[in-house]
Amino acid sequence: MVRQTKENAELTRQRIIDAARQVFLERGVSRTSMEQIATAAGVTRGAVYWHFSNKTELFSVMREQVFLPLIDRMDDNLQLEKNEDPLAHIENFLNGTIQALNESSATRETYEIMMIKCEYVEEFSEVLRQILNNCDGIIQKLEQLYQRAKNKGQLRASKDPAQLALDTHLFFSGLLHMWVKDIDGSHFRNRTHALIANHIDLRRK
Amino acid sequence: MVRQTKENAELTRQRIIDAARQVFLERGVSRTSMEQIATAAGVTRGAVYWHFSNKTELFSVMREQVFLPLIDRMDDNLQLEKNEDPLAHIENFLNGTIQALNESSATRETYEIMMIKCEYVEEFSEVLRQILNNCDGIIQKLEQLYQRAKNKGQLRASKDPAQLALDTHLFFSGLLHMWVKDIDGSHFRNRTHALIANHIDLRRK
DNA sequence: TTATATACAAACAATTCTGTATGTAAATGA
DNA sequence: TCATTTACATACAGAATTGTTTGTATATAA
Repeated sequence: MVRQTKENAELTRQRIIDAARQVFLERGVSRTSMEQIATAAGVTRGAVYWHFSNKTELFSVMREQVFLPLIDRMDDNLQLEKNEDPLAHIENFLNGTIQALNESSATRETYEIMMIKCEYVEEFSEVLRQILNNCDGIIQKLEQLYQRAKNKGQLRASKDPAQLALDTHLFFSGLLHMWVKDIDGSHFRNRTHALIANHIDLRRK
Repeated sequence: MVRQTKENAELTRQRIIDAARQVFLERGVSRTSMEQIATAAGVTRGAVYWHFSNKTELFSVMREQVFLPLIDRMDDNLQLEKNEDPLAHIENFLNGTIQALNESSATRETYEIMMIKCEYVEEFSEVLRQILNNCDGIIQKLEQLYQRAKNKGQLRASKDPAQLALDTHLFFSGLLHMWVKDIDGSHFRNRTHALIANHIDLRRK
């Protein structure tokens, strides 16, 4: 079979993306060759080059497939105005992100690839900039929530919402890194809930 | 000149290590070839292969040259028993590590390489395990310090030293990552002192 | 129904990189 | 002083990868 139907072609494309994720995870992005991806997907390099112009584009598509929905979810989650308890809201947001990791292997794998199986040089520096931009957005929203918590008298005395937001972001950034690196789950993966609760509780009056 | 004196050979070796660090930083570890390192060091691949058996070994030596002294410094720093103010001690430790980054470009560059210019697969997974081990040590010592702080009544009520230690470690891990990624220094590099102070202050009674 | 575009496979050409082997002048040791 | 290492440079062989080109059977559109 040489020519597939449109739907089959789309399936092939998705198989290539999934295969790329697997090989990236095993061998790292740099060491992964198009041949290896093709083999893992059960096609030849011809198919891979037909759907993607090169490895960088394939990487981007793989990443965006997981991250764009995730970012949307975060935005939605953080924008809910109806919260009476801003601190609980932050806690839910953090737990929700961890839950997304637990529930979706694609998300988990993509995080792992981006954190410890990818080198951010040349074309990939752009990705790093996007990530940092995203961080800025999260920090801003955290700050707003902490501001509301302060207005409601939830916070300990004289705590600056901006500093609290940064502290939370750094905590969570570190947590995600450790979560990913802690493959066997012995150190962090089964303690995140308590860690997050403790982190938020430090802020409570 | 074909044969150098022992001292000159040692200089060549160090030039190769420094060159490797520069090329790793620019091109990422995977994309860096021995030829590029040799050229940057002003020698041929012959010299590089004379001093190092392959790129992995060269990477390890580069890393250890920066990290072993750093780990020693951390150990020394955290083991001082004479502190009357454990919380201030932790704060000093965190600030000291940031200071080490500010003062030594080799340290800075090595951190950057290890965080965003290296893929932890195959031979490099071992490095990741070492890093995690090191983290464990730091967490333990932080916990001891928080325990002492608790004994001295410095901490807010009912705070668990183990949780506080993890929270601090995650915060600091995140801070280091952001410090490294925030190349232009606009977001984190010039605010670390306040961030650390704020973080510690959250724990104070 | 037929022409054309599609979705690949297969073949090709060029480059790059690695490890090793060999060559060699000078340092070092006896 | 002379033999032997040493500290490299140079040359070689082979493997791996990339992007492109060509071939082709078949959907699809007209």
